[in-house]
Amino acid sequence: MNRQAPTLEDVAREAGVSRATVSRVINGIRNVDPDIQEVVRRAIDSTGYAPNRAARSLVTRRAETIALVVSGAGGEQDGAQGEFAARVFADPFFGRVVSGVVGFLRPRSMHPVLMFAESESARTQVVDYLRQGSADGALVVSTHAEDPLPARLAAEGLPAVCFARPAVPAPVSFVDLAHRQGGLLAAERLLERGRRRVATVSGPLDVPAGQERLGGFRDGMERAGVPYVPIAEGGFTLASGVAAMERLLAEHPEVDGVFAGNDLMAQGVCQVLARHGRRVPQDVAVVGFDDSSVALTCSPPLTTVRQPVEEMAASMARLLEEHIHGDRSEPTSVIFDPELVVRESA
Amino acid sequence: MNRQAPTLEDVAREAGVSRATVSRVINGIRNVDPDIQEVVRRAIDSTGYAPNRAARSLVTRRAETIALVVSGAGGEQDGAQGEFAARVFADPFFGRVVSGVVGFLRPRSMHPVLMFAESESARTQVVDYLRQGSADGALVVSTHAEDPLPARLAAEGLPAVCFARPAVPAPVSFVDLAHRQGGLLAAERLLERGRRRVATVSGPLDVPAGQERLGGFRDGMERAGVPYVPIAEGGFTLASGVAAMERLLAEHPEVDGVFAGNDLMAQGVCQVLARHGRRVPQDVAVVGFDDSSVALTCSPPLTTVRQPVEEMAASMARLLEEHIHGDRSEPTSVIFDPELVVRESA
DNA sequence: CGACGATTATAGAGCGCTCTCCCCGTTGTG
DNA sequence: CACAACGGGGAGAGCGCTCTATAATCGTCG
Repeated sequence: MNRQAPTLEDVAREAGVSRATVSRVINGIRNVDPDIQEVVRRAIDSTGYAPNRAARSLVTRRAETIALVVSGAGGEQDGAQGEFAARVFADPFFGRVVSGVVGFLRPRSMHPVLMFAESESARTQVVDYLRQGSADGALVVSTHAEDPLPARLAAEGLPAVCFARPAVPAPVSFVDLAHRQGGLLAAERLLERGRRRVATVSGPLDVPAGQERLGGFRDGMERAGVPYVPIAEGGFTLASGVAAMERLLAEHPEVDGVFAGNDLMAQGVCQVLARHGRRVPQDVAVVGFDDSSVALTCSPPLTTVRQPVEEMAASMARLLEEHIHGDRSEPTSVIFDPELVVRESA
Repeated sequence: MNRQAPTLEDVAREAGVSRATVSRVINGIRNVDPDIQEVVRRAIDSTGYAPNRAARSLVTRRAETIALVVSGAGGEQDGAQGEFAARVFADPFFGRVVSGVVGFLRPRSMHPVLMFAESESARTQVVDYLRQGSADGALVVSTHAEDPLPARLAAEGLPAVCFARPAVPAPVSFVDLAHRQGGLLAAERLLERGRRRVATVSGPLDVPAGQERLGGFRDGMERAGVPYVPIAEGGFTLASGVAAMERLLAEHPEVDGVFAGNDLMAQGVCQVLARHGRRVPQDVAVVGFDDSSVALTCSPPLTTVRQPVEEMAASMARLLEEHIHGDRSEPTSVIFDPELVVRESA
């Protein structure tokens, strides 16, 4: 914006019509004589006009922007967000969320504003950002349970859609997976492969997804007559998967099947098994969860429970758009079904 | 924004002062009587006022937003961006870029708008976005050489800063690494460990970073009297690293040291070596490049050439800010030095 | 042939904010 | 004691756009 950018007024003068007419041509509203449309369009090209977003937003009261918020409990230290962002992106999960969201937004010429909300001040920034009208709504992905952000947004009456049911109850729309059913699929697969001495590296048990995947898995095992499943709790990270598997293996060396709460931990499980000379899947079968990119790069490639993250993310964006446009006022939930993807690890 | 949000006018009435005074208090401009400041501040709290971004932008002619653009040659098919975004985030590099950018922006209450520009229409969207004043400038990270975006932005006079020198010459600021020097460090390390039958899995040779890392490595080897280094070209991905190493090993089974163009490929190299029963680093020493998160999760942990991506990204953001505020008008380049990080693989 | 819808263009009033003038009162100075 | 200088506040003109009310134009029918 070095030299003055052309305005509607300039285009109107060039085309010999009024501002309003040019506006109508641009927004494709109401009847405008085709000849005049053509003249206006030519004037737009010749002036190199680009509508000013701020001016438009001011009157339409819409930013045409949404915030994509990664929320959770980080160090609660401000400034530590660098580490938080890095941790977030280490999980291929977020790339898939972004991919799904962008896939939905882009055909609408919209682009997400990326925000991290791991501390109280960061959460305040998010709320303020929305209250200022900088974005019309928020897509919230929480990394930890007890995230207060969804409730805060709901209290402010700001449009928001969460990935996964918020642990802190709030009248907010969300998109989620039938985690129990996913755990069940994992159990069935291991049973099918004849495994009975199974163990699990669960996700964090204070996170619903962690709990329910475990619950579903346990149910499946119990139904098949396996009453007890050793559990080592992990934190959905590679390192925590490694640590958990080490513990598990030390206490239960006879294990012949492992269900990991996500693929990242499953990768850790495989590494530990390899280090201890156990072959996967011959000695120990491993089932992961998510069907993320690591499921493919892991050796061996993981048999895993697929979570259609991209579609779920796109669904969040659609839901948010409906809330923003007022097509939908009541909070809504959309639950997706998991699917077993068989590869080599089980 | 369900019920009408309070405006400056409302706050002014509440505080019994003029709009201008409230504005001054909020923006901390000029001296305002401390008593009045206090009254105004109380009025802001009691009304729950939040300044409207669009209105402010309209007059200041600044969006207080920047675009973070991941640009490159994707399928050139629109709609294939889902795959592009996923591929982008599969590389831990981008997480680090985001982390660095956000680290700089957040203390300034700014947040990046995430955009992908892998097709012609997507690039047009980016240019239009900036021309509309939706963002004040762009941070561009190109995944492929010959990216036309930097030149387009420069031609439009839009503020932009690139990660790495644009392959298509353009008067644009950029931040880069002394790649040759990095390649040299890798060579020195392998020589130090007594390796002479070395080979390299290079990055794509049409990308300056790939070329120069290789060039520096070759120089280092030549200087030490090693005249020939077998090369297998990769594409900076895990899979390409695996394929390249397979080729290399088939033709040069006697290899005792490998320099990989980045950590992701180094991981592939390690996997192939393990599969072929070669121990790292005893039989074959491996040096990676980047010091990304995979350098730590790889087994064994990688000795690698560190690229300070976070600092580089923060530096891009700072440069862009200077361009936007007019503190700096000439394109500028900032080159960072690489650093050897010794772990277990070499 | 005048009147009356129907259609299409224009005029102009804001949207909420910043910022340049301008004014007023107090203090300092010759 | 008159006047300049200065600190601190208000009035009001836009920023560029959308959109409603209004005017102009045309065809058509009583």
